[in-house]
Amino acid sequence: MSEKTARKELVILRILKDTDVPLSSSKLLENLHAMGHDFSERTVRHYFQILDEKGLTENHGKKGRLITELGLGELARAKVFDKVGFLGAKIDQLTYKMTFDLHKRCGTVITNVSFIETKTLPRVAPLICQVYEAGYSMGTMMTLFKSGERVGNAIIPAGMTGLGTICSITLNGVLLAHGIPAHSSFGGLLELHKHKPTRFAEIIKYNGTSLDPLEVFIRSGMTDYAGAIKNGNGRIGVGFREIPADSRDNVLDLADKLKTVGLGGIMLVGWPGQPLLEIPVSDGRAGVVIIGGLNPVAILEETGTKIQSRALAGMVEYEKLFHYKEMNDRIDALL
Amino acid sequence: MSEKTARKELVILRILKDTDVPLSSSKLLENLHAMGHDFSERTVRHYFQILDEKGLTENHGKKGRLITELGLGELARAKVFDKVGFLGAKIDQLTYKMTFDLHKRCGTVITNVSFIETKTLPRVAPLICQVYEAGYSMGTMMTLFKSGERVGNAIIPAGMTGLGTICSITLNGVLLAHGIPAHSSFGGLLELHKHKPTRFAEIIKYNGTSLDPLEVFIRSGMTDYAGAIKNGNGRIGVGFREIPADSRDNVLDLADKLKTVGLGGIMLVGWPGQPLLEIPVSDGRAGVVIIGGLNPVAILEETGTKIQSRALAGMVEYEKLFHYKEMNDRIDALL
DNA sequence: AGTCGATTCGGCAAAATTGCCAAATTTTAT
DNA sequence: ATAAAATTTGGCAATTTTGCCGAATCGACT
Repeated sequence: MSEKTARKELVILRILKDTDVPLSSSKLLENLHAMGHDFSERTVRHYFQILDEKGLTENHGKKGRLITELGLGELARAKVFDKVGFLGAKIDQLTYKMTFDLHKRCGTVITNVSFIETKTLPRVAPLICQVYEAGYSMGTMMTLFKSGERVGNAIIPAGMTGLGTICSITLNGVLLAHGIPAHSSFGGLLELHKHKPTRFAEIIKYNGTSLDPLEVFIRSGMTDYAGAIKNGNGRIGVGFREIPADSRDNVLDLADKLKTVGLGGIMLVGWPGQPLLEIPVSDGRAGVVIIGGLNPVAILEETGTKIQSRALAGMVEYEKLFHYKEMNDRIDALL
Repeated sequence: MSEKTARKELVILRILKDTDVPLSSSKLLENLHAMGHDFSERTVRHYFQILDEKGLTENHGKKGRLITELGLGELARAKVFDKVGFLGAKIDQLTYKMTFDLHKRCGTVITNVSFIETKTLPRVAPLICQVYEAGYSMGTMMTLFKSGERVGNAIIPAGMTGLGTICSITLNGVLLAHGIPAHSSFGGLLELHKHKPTRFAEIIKYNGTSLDPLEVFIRSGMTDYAGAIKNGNGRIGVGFREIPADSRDNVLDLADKLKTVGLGGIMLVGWPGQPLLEIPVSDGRAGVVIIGGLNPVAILEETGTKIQSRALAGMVEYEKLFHYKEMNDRIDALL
């Protein structure tokens, strides 16, 4: 048994390591939930006690706990795991790192990058706009990277231009900043009938894959944006989140505010405990469907334009984004 | 809490429903493990007691338990879940259904089917043989389906021929028949250097996806069989299993026997508790790497021949299989 | 300063999970 | 057929997880 409990202690230590402010049991629980673990708040405190006794954490009064040097050492020793790099872990990391502030309208957001041959860009731009126009996009903002420019740890190749789209993970970060832990459960291919979401055709859970689900759907040619735009019957990429039941109203409120800054992407919000699009949710949670960030460029692959996309490529300052209607001007400026 | 326990009771009932012979606690535990659930044997008995009291199961002496009418009703009422259809569930189902008997060399095995234009078949046959020859295949057997023939619930289209390859899930069934519960954890893209497996490039867990990982890798053009065959440097599709630690020798033994009947596909067997190719395994288990069943046809996609593959398509009698070296003759007979 | 409300914490106990063991029974070997 | 070995089962207790509650602490407002 000590095997299992040891692993849980490590999970807690790992979260503690990633933050520099003390965490109380409830704050830590939020993170735990956002990562998909299921504990009660009491259990967290139970482990805090054990970790305190072992000297791996320190009780900083009512502020919360911090990890000690000893705890960091313990973590380092056990760090052998997690070489693989599931998407779920990457999502969590980026969620911590992004700094976008909804009210100040500044800070960094998480972006995907697609490499497109610069000379074909003007030709395909209208297609991309169509997706934004139809509302099957994560917000209305985008950005461009010149060849040679660096995004995350990728560099735009010569002769190519990087098209940056907002990653839907950005929403997680915004929600978390408002104290709402959103768990990213999976990416799915959503079937639309007459513009109405009906059911998931395919599903890939984030914590079970090293490949981005949306990239997979796009590269496998399983999407159908052309149809979705033309007559509302098609298949588009979306993400599925779970939020605490009692934060539902809060989320709906934030969704509105996000829309005003060009980051609207929440498509559906379910009811506590109720399945959403036939997907059951955990007890005390509600399901949320979020538009996929890569959607605007997916239509290119569909229409025969080869592109290379990297989801979760890196972070970009909000100021560097512009409205999609400016795309043509920006492209002209680039050439 | 009763929410959680109720779900666990259902899991047990579901297994009980799928078998017609009484199951003892240890037999049921094997099934649970094969499905990826982690219980102790005692806990199973604990739930048996509860289910007995509720009248949902019946104690048939030392033989084991059976589900009662009441239990079936309870299941039906809760059946709302699982609409989505993760691959993990499908794997479990098929593992139960297949009947291949290693010693009698008869019964059904699980196969994948790839649709290939009949007229291009003779041209690509040598390529397929190369993969078998190089040993990057699940066994040495295959089968062909004429157009119009039915496999599972798919029908071979006109002008096409169905190429049936052995699905690696077949091994699960054989192991289970020998009392070894093998849990299928994920499909991965394995990097080879000088013919040696080195590390996983990508990973998709079976219980987190509705798409077959190998199909994804193939359709996304991420495989590199050409390289793997030419100089031993490439990327091939494999499956990862976990077996009980103390069944290791047993599995190695079975692996040999399977090879003699043309079903050899076990590539690596790790040590109890030790990571295999940087993949950590659960406590008391050992990792196993199994060659992907679709490998032989993957090379076609790689070389530009469009094919359509369906993993886990259906079951085929072992007698209908033939050695890959007979392929050309069989193709001639078909034309 | 005093009060209210919210948050955090730890004690206690109930519920859930699991280890250990001995009795009953079945299977296997002789 | 009989003895030995293995399996199955249920009782008891230890461990783990969680619910409930009262006390302590912090911040905000009067």
